[in-house]
Amino acid sequence: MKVGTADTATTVDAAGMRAQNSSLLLNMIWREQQLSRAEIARRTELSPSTVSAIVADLEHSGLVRNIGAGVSRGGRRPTLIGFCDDAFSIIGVEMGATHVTVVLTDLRGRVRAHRHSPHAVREDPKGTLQKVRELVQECLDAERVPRRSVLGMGVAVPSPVHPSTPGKLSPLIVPAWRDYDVQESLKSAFNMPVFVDNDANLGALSERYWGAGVGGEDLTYIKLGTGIGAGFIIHGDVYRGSGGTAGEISHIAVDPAGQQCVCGLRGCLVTLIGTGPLLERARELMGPRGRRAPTVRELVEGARSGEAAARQVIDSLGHYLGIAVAGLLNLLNPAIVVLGGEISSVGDLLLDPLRASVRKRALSTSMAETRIVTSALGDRAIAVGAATLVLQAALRDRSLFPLQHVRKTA
Amino acid sequence: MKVGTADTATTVDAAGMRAQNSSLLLNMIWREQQLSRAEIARRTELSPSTVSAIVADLEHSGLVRNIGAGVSRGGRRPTLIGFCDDAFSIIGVEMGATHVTVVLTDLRGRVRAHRHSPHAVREDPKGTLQKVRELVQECLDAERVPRRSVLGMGVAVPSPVHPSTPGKLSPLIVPAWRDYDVQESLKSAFNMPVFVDNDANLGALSERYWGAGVGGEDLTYIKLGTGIGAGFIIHGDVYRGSGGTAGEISHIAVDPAGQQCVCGLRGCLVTLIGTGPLLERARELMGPRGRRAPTVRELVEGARSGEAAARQVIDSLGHYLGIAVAGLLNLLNPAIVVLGGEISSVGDLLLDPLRASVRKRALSTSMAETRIVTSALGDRAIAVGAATLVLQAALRDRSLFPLQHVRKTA
DNA sequence: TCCCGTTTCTTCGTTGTACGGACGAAGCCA
DNA sequence: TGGCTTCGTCCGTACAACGAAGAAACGGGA
Repeated sequence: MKVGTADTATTVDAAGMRAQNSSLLLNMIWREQQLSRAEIARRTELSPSTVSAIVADLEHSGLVRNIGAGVSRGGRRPTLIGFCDDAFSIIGVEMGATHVTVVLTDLRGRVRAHRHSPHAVREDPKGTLQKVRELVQECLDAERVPRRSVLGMGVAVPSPVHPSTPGKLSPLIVPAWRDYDVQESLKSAFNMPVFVDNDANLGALSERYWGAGVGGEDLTYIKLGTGIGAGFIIHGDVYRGSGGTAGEISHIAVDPAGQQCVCGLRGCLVTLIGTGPLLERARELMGPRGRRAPTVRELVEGARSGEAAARQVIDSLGHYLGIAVAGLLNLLNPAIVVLGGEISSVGDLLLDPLRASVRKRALSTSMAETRIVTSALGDRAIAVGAATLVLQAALRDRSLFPLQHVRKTA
Repeated sequence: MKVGTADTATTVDAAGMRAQNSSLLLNMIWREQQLSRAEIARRTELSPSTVSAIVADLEHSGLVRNIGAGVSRGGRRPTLIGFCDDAFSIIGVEMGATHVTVVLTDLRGRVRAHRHSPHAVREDPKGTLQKVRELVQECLDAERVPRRSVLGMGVAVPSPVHPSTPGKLSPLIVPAWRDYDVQESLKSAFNMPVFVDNDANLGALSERYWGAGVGGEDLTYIKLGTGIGAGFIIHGDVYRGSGGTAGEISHIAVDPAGQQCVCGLRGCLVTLIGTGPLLERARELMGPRGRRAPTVRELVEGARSGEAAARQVIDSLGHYLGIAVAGLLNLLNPAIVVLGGEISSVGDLLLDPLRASVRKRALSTSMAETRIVTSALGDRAIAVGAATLVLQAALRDRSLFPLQHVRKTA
C-alpha cells in the first residue's frame, strides 16, 4: 500500500494528493494527540488554508475534534485539534498454542473489553473458530459496539503466514488446519476486514506502537513460549520475508552436542529453551520436592524468591538465548531487542545472563548501540498487536475508515 | 527520500505531484527500455494527455527520446519512447582490502572505462584517496566525459558505514582511517554528489539490478573474501540496520570447538572460511608439492581440474558456510541467496556441499522457496554496485539529474 | 482603559496539474 | 477506396494547494 518508492509507486492525481496530505495530517494528529492548525501548518509546511480545509474534512468524518484553546504565543490563542481515540473500535484476536484471547480496543490500543479461554487450538480448528466467534461477539455486546463502528479484526496465529495466502496456516506446523482459512472464515462471519499475521510479528508490532520501541524504526521481538519466534520491525513495518517465514528461530542450532530434535537437528533452540524442556529441567533440578513439573508462573516466582534451581534454569535460558541473539545482532543490527512471553517477566534475572552471553559473542560495534529489554506489555500484548495491525493499515490509508454519518456539533 | 509511508511522508503540492508522476514514468521507461505513450497511459492509468506532457518534459531534459515507430495494434502505429542510457555517466569506486577499482558506467550499468590498482587500502588512507582521485580522473579523461554529465560517485568501502556519518569508516576495523572522511574528501575533489556504502551491501545492490535478483524485492548477498560480509536487499532497498552494521557475519561462531579468533570467540566464520585460513588449509593438504600457499585463482582451478585437496577445501567451505546460511534462512527467509567473491566462481563445486549443509539445518518451509546461486557478475560487481547506488537515488528523485541545456532535435 | 502588534484562522482569487472529450493523423482490413 | 481502430494532441474543466488580505482573538504597554 506504499506510495512513493519509485519502483512500485502509484500515480497521483488531485484526489490522490488530497488523500496523501490528509493521511499525513491524520497521522500527525494521532501521534501528537493535540495540535493546533497553525502548528500543523508550521510542521508540514502546508499552507494554513490547506490545513484548515483538511482538518474540516477530518472533523466531518469524526476522526478528530476541537478540544478547546491552547496557550497563546503572544496573539490569538490556538484552537487545539485532538484525535478521537474512540471514534472506532478494533478487534484483536490471539490464537495461541493452547488458548484464545480476544480484545476490543480503541484507536490508541486501550483495551475496552477482553475475553480469554483455554482451547486446544492446534488440534481443533473448527472449535477454535467457533470459540473466536463467540468471544468476539461477547466483547462487542459487552461494550454495545455497533458493527459499523468497528474498523476491522486482526488475528495472531501460531504459525508462519504466507503473504499470498494470509488465511492459511502452515500445514507443516499445524496440520489439522489444512482445510481451514482463518481469514475467509472470520470475514464472512463478521463482514469486516480481517488481517492475519504470525504471533511474534504482532508482538513486535505491539512493542513498536505501545512498548519499548515506540517511535523507533527497527526493532526485534522474541517470543519465548512453547516455540521460539522472532518478529522484525524494519523501517517501521513488519518484515515477513519472501515466504512469510522470517523469524522462525525455533530450530536454530545453538548446541551441536545437544539433544536430537524432531526436526532432525541437534541442539535446536526449542529443545533447550522451549517452555516444555525448561519446565522439565526445573522439575529435575528441584529434585525430591515433587514429581510434578512447575508451571511457568511458579518458575518465575521461584526465581524471584531466590530458589537456586529456578535461578539455574533461568541462567541457562539466558545463556542459550544469548547465542541466538548474538547471531541476530551481527546479522540484523536492530536498535532494540525486546523479549516477550510469560517467562520474560522475570526481568533482570533473565537479562543479566543473557546480556553476558551476548557480550561474549557479538561484535562490540553492533552491541554498543543495541538495547536488550523485557516486554512490559503483559499477557494481552499479542492480541493488542493484532488489533494494531488494523490500526496501522487504517492510519496509512484513510479510506479504510468507514464513513460515519455526520455528527452535529453543538 | 521515500514519500508515502504515512509515518515519515512529505507533503505533496502540485509540483510534488508532477515530480512523483514524472519519476514514475522515468522508472517505467528505464525498466522497459522502450514504450509508447499509449502503453504508458494504459499501465499507469494516467490520461494520455498527461503522459504526453510528462514525456515531453523528460525528452526536453535529455533522459528519453523518440526511437521510431512500433508495431500497430490495428490502428495508427505507436511512436516508441526509449531511455537514453548514455545521457549521463556514473563513477563507481571499490576500495577493497588490498586494491582499488574504479569504473565509469552509463545509466544501464554498462562499464565504459575501468581502472584497477593494488593498494594497501587499510593501512594507507592518504595514498588510497590519492589513488582513487587519479583513477577516477583517468576514467573521465579516457572517455572524454565532461564533469557536468556525471551524475555522481558511489564508493564501496571494506567497513560498516554508520548512517549518520557515511564518510567515516569503522575505527575498530580500519583504525588508520580514523581522521579521514571518504565522502567529504571525494566530494570536495570532484564537486559532485558522493554516496558511500559497505562493499557487501553494494554487491547485493548489484545483484538486484544486474544479476540473479533482477526485479526481486528481497535478496541476500554473501561476499566471500578476506572477511565474510552479507548484504541485504529488503523491499527493494539496501537494509543497513540501525547502526549500519547489519550483515557483519565474519564473527558468527559456527564451530564452538574451533580455533581462537582475534575477536575473542572460537570458531568464527572468518577463521574457518576467510581467504587466509582457506588458502593455508589448501597448502597443508597439497602437502609436499610446495610450501607456498596457492592463490584463490589457483585453488579454483585446482578444484575445477579435480584435485582432491582443492575439492576438499571447497567442500569444507560449503559445509561451514551452510551453517551460517541455514541460520540466515530461518531468520530472514530471503527469496534468493547470492554468493560473491572470487572463490564463488567455482560454481556448483561450492553450491553442492553448501546446499547439502543448508538442507540439513534449515526448516523445509523456508528452504523450499529459497534459491542459492553464485554470482555471475565478475570482479567488477562491487564497483558497478557502487555506481548503481547513485543510479538508484537518481531514479527515485529526478531532481538529482543535473539540468542539461536543451538539445535541438532535427 | 485603550491601542497596537501578534498570532490564529478563514475567505477569496490565482496557479498549476490531471482529466476528459473532441479531433486529426496514421494505420489495418476488407 | 471506405470503415474502423489506435495514437497522439488540443482545449476547456475540475480540483487542490497557494498566497494575500482580512477578521477574530489575545497580550502587553502606556
